[in-house]
This record gives sequence, C-alpha cells and structure tokens, in this order.
Amino acid sequence: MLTIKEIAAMAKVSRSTVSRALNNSGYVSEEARKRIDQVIEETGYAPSEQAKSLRTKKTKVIGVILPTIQTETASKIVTGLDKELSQHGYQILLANTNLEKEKELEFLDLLKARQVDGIILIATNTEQALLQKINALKIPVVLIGQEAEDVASVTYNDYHASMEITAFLIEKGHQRIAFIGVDETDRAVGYLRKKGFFDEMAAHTLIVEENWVQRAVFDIDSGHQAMEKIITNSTEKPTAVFAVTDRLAVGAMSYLKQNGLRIPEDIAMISIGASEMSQYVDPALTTMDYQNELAGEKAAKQVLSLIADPSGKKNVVLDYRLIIRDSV
Amino acid sequence: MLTIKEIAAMAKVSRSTVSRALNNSGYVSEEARKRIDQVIEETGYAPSEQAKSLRTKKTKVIGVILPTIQTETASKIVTGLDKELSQHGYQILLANTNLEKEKELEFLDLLKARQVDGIILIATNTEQALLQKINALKIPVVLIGQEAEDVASVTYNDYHASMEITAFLIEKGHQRIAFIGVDETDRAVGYLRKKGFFDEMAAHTLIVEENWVQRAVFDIDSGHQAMEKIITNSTEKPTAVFAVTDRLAVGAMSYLKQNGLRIPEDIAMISIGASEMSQYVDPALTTMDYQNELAGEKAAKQVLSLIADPSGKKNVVLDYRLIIRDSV
DNA sequence: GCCATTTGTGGAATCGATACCATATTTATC
DNA sequence: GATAAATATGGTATCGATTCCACAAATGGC
Repeated sequence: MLTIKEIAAMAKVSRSTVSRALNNSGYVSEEARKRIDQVIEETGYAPSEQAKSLRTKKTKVIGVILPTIQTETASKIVTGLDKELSQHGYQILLANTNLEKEKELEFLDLLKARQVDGIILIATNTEQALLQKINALKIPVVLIGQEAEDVASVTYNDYHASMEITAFLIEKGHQRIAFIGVDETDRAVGYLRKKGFFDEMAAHTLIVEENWVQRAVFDIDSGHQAMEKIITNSTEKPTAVFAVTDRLAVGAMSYLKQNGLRIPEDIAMISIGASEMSQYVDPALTTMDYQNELAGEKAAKQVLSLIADPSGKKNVVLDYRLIIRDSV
Repeated sequence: MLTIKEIAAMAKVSRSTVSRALNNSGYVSEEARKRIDQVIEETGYAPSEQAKSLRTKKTKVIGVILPTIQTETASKIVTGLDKELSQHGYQILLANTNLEKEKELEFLDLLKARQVDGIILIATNTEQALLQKINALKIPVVLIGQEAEDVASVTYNDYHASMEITAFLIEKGHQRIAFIGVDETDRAVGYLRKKGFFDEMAAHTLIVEENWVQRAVFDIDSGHQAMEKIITNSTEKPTAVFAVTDRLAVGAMSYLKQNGLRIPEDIAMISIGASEMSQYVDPALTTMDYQNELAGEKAAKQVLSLIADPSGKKNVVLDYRLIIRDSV
C-alpha cells in the first residue's frame, strides 16, 4: 500500500508538508502543493483512515445497534441515519442483535473498542444494566424508540398515539375493543402502548375482557395466532382490534379473512407503523405513521451534536399522524 | 482511555507480555497471566482495534455497498451477510449509494482507505469502469446479483427463472403476456429477465405486442403507471402480466383493482421476489423465491474464503423456486 | 555438572498518519 | 537597512497496539 512517506518522496517534500497539504492546515507553498496534488492524482493515493484515527482519535464511524434489519421500521431508520450521517462524512458500522438483549451490552463494548465516534441504539428495553453501561462508556449514545434518564433519545409519543388510536375507535362507535401487544419489558411498544389503550378505555368507562388482550412477538404469524385466541376464547367477540404493529395487524387480518369475518364490517382493525404493506393489504389498513426515517435523521443530528458538545443531551419526541384507510 | 501500557504497569509486566497474553502467542507464565487477567477484569480494558489493525493490517470489517436498504431484498441479504460474518468476528460497514452509480466507485475507494478486509457489492450494473476499479483495488470483492468476468459473485439464475415463469404462464393457457421490466443496464434484473421472457415466448412462437412491454423503476408507483400504460395503450389486452419485481406487481395489481379488473380471472399476475408483502396482498401473489438471505450467506462465505486465499474466485449461482399462490 | 533446549520477559522497531517545534526564508514596517 | 511578522519546511515525538530479537532463567539429557 502507498503511504504518505512515499508520496512525500515522490513530491520531494517531507511527510509533514504532505500532511499539511492534505488537511489544509499550516502553510504550504503553491509549488509544493501542485507537485503533491499531481503525485496524488497519478498514484491514486488515499491516506489510511486507520493511522489517521489512531492519531486524531476520530474515526468518522457511528455504530448502530439494532434488533433486526428485517423490518421496515429498522430499514427506514437506518436510511434516515445514513442520509444525515453521510452528509457529514460519517459511515455506519452495523451491529445486529437478533433481538438478544445481552448482545446489546456486548456490542456497546465492541463498538467502544472500535472507537466509534458515537452510537445509535435502536432500543428494545431500558434495563438498568444497559443504562449503566451506556453512561460508563464515555461515548455519545442516542437511543431510538425508548426514553431513559440521562441518555439522549429520539422517541415516538407511544402513550399518546395509543390513546389517540383508541379514542378514534371509540369515536367510530366501537365499545368492545381487543388488543394485541408485545412483552412489556419493551417499555415503548409493550408497556406504553398498552397503557395508552387501557387508560383511554378507562376514561370512557369501557371494559376490556381479559381474553381480548393477547401478547404476541414481532412477526406476522404471531398476530395470526393472537387473533385466533381472541376469537376462540372470548365469550363476547370484540368489534375492533388494536394491534401494536402493522405486522401483527396483517397476521390478525389473515386469520379473520380465513374465517370468513369481514373487515371492517365484522371486526375493525387498526395498528401502528404505516408500513408499505399496510397500504396494499385488503382492506387497506388504518395505521399510525411514526415517520421512522425522520427519527433516524433526528437521531443522527443529535449524535453529531453530542460529538461536538457532549453536554447537550436531549429527549426529542416525534409527532405521529393517523392514516385513515379502510380497515376501520 | 486505558491502554496496554497502563495495563502492563498495573500488572507489573511489560507491554510485550500483556500483548502475548492477550493473543495467546509466545510464552507467558501462569502467574503473569493471572495478574494480567485480573487487571483486565477489574479495569474492563479492551485493546484498541485502531492500533491493532494498523499493525496487523486486518480490520475485521467488511464493507457492504448497496443501492438502498429500503427493500426486502437488500435487508434480507444484509441479514444473511451479518449472520455469517458475525460468526467469524467480522462487522459490516454500510455504504448506501441511493441508486447513484458513481457512488459505487466512490465507496470502493472510501472502503479501501478504511482498509476493510473485503467488500460485498450488491450490484446494479457491470460497467467497465466498475470492474476495472474492482480489480485495481487488491481487496477481495464479491458481487451479489450480477455476474462479471474476473470478479467473484453470487447470482441468481435470472435468465432461467424468467423462462420458467413465462413457461408457467403459457402452460396455464396464457398466450398474450405483458411484461413490466426495468432499465437494461441492470444486466440481471433488466436485461436477463427480459431476455428470458422473450426467448421463452419465441420458443412457443407467441408474439408480444409492443405496448405490452413497459419499463419501470424500482417502486410500487412505477408498477402502477406501467400497468396503466399497458391497459390504455394496447389494442388487445394481455391475459397475464409478468413483473420483474414484487413491488412492480403490487403496483400493477393496485391499478387493476382500481379499474375493476379481476385477478387472476381477467388478468393474471406473476413476479419475482417472494417478499413478505406478496403473501398478504389480495390475491396472494404467485412469485419466484430467490432466497436472498442465503445469497447473503454465500457471499459472506466467499468473501471470507477470498480473504484467506484471494485466488479462489468463484461464481456461485443460486437456485430459485416458484411459489404458486392465487394470482395466476 | 555441563551444554542444549525450553520457557519467560522486556526493549525497541514498526505500522501510517498528525502535530508540535525549531529553523530558514521571504515580506512588510518604519 | 534593521527588526518584526508572515510564510514555508522538515525533524521528531506520538497515538496503541504487535512482533522480532536478545537475553535470562529454568529444565532436561547424558
């Protein structure tokens, strides 16, 4: 590999001068600069980022820890992140946990060893061990999707969004509403969305039958199964179902259709996500748009600002908007 | 930051000894090792990957260049890549071109400057400039989705898959078949899939009306528009449509449904991709499964083997299988 | 008990850049 | 024309690891 030393020799200057020319720091004469530029042009030399960052303590790399790339949410967020980061010369180093919590901790260490300038964590929980590790890290970290004390974050307003969805169903005349959620250690998707639902139901003094509430995991099949349980176990059938993600809703819809139940006439369906798919299933799904790409951009902006000034931690809360289609 | 020097001091040994203990190279006494382990345990020290790779010339990072992360194809491939790479301690550095060809070249340089151990390129073309640069790079590169001379690759059998799809439609009794394709500089998706279609049609001496063939770009909307053109411009309507991607098919279906045409009774629909969505649109889409995750794994395996032995370039061609559902 | 291995350890060079400092030359100021 | 400031350049230390080499101590074989 070509090094600065060889470039210096070829341009008949010292390494210092080449370095100065490269970084536009200090003084370099017209002539020297011209010769250096030409040599670089001819050889296609590019300085080693390795060596550079060993010296400068900056890598221009941001680590991104995510539970999976195979969801639209994740890929939209990453797109948003990349859009903003690449503009500032940063690249993304991926760390995929495959939904294993312990890996989040492992990757935080690994990314530190790789000296990333910042970390973005698409979080699935806010457990103490995680938060402690983040604070011990001394590297800017921004959480997406979960809010936590002392850690910067970009979150969706899960509680209010959930209330609004519930209110929308009630307004449409529904009184018996079922709920398909996920594990509550996921504070945002599991706990807050559920709480929003229950609080809004309570505010309208509507009761929720126990069998109407099912816990699923993050895939379509799981939504299907949850819907099956709701239909087969409940004494009185609900007239609407609130699923916390589009995929769960799609799974639930497939069960309903298979069993001859019409949507929305027999059972209405609503969810959160605004995935591409939600638009093309039949009927088109009424869903809450969380603007994941924007979330990525905001998180990227924040991590960049934290790199410049680590003291300015913020909790950005994003807006949501309901996309009304045909499933309610 | 903690360095090997400090660890050495704390354990009362030299840096050399710590390094040997860390890498299990050379001799280290029981006692010394014990003290070192303890200090590392207490301090949570992790060696700087920066410094390490400056010396060893290995980064354990693989660069992945892709046209977009927002397609299922891409995210499945990345999942497959990560699955295999992470098992061997490699991480992925993302480079998103947003479908801009020139960026592929730029990123190749950038990744070289970052000294990645290998590069995986989810390619959209096989132009000379690209191939030349790849060969000049002296870094293992594996192409996914496009085959090219002198470059390792993992490809789908686009030509044959396309023929099989066409044959399937013909076998089902269709004679007037429309085709929604993409730009032919994309050799695999654009050129080969089209050629497979035309060759198979010709083999059955079936003619393809000019207006039945439309060029679209890679999104749902574009499929919608292409379908509109086919319906409104053709003198005799086709009885089946072959779209080169699921998204295009979904867009086409949405046009057909909006205009009261029944699928498959009036017009049958078939495509390539086996996306999650294809299963839940109405009617469920008959589509060709390309096993993208497997492609990622194979590409990862190949890049790892090229790192070990750069001479063993291969062109792996993957199998496909038709998933027959309700749209034909 | 002597010589040859094996085992254990530290010193110093090195990877490829940056950055500080000293020094030389040119230009400006009065 | 002397002095100060601006411009230009190279030498050298440094970042944090690995690795080679020299050397010392322990072990073994006869």
